[in-house]
Amino acid sequence: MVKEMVAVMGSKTEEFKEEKEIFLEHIQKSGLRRTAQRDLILEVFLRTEDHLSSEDLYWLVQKEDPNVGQTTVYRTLKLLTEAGLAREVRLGDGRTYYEHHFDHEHHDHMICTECGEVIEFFSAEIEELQDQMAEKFNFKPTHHSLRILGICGECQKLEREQSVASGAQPRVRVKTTLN
Amino acid sequence: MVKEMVAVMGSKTEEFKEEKEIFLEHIQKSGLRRTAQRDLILEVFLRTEDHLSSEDLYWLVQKEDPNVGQTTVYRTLKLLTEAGLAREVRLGDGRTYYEHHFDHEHHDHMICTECGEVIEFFSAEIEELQDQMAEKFNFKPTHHSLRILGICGECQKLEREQSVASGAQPRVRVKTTLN
DNA sequence: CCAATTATTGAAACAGTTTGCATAAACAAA
DNA sequence: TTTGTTTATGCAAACTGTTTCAATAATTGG
Ligand SMILES: [Mn+2]
Ligand SMILES: [Mn+2]
Ligand SMILES: [Zn+2]
Ligand SMILES: [Zn+2]
Repeated sequence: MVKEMVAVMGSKTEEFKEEKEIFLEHIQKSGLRRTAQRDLILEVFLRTEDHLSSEDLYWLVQKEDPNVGQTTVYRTLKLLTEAGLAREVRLGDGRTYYEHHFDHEHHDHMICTECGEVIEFFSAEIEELQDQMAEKFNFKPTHHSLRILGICGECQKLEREQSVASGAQPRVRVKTTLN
Repeated sequence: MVKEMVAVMGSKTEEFKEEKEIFLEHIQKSGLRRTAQRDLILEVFLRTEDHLSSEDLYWLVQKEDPNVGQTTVYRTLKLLTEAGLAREVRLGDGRTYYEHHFDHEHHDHMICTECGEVIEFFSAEIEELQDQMAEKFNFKPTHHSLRILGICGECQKLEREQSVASGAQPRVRVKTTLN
């Protein structure tokens, strides 16, 4: 019984071994300290394959340890970004989201302004053309951010149905004031 | 003398005739009213060919009429955007900039993270590829936002000089954490 | 001119994020 | 271990850009 628990916890700790090593290394290299809350936040982040706001992550972490504060989550997400484990993503609603960076290919996003769905895509051709453009202006690009806003397939379908039946009633509109 | 003044003021009012008509039309169509502050804000906006934050514009307007409030500038910029005269631009520092939209071609931006310089560019190929990408995902694009962050030619030059001479001292770094 | 409607204003509210500070936890030296 | 030094934490308060509120002012149409 105890053995099983140990086994479970063991597997839990095994799971993202590489990422955790990277984090530890970054922690040490920066003269910081390993703490329970940092470990937990990293753990929860790693097993959530999604675009998470600091608050999203905060609530997930809360469920497992109600003593972790918002500020710590903010601070830890910054650390994870520095360590190369997380990447900041702006989807256009004013908050900052984070996604996995380690072992994840670069990509850009399409965002549905009706339902908020996020589609990830990558185009080597676009990337190439961006570099060409930069070169033309003697500009040395470090990174970029490409967002395509519009209506996802699902929402297009619903739109069609609704416009036929009742007097077109728009659904929950996602706030995309844009950032 | 008076004639001259009238002439000057006349030319001033002639200057952006088309834009002003569009604005008036929008005002009327929306059941709003033409006011001195709206006229002034539009005027100042139109003669400033730049990426202006609401606050930037506020200060410019202040110089000509100290009785215009920030709030009015915010609201008027929103009106201008609705009317198709202005376009919102996020350069990545958390604030919203506005640029001329009427009679101005669509373009995207390169932003120097050293000095903040903004380079406008347009690539029909990139636009085309974006549409193809969207189509592939059955996504109906309405607009997009492409930013290339990096170092402008001028800053690259300075970097080179400095790294040769003194112990590389970075210049004013523009805050581009955000958005 | 009056009454009703609508706009403007500065101040206060707001959201997301950051900072200051007192306390707690890490960790290395003894 | 115990101790001492340094860092992390969580809370509250500060901050930034923007929006809302409530009172005042301006405009309109009778
Ligand atoms: Mn993503
Ligand atoms: Mn521009
Ligand atoms: Zn959708
Ligand atoms: Zn530069």
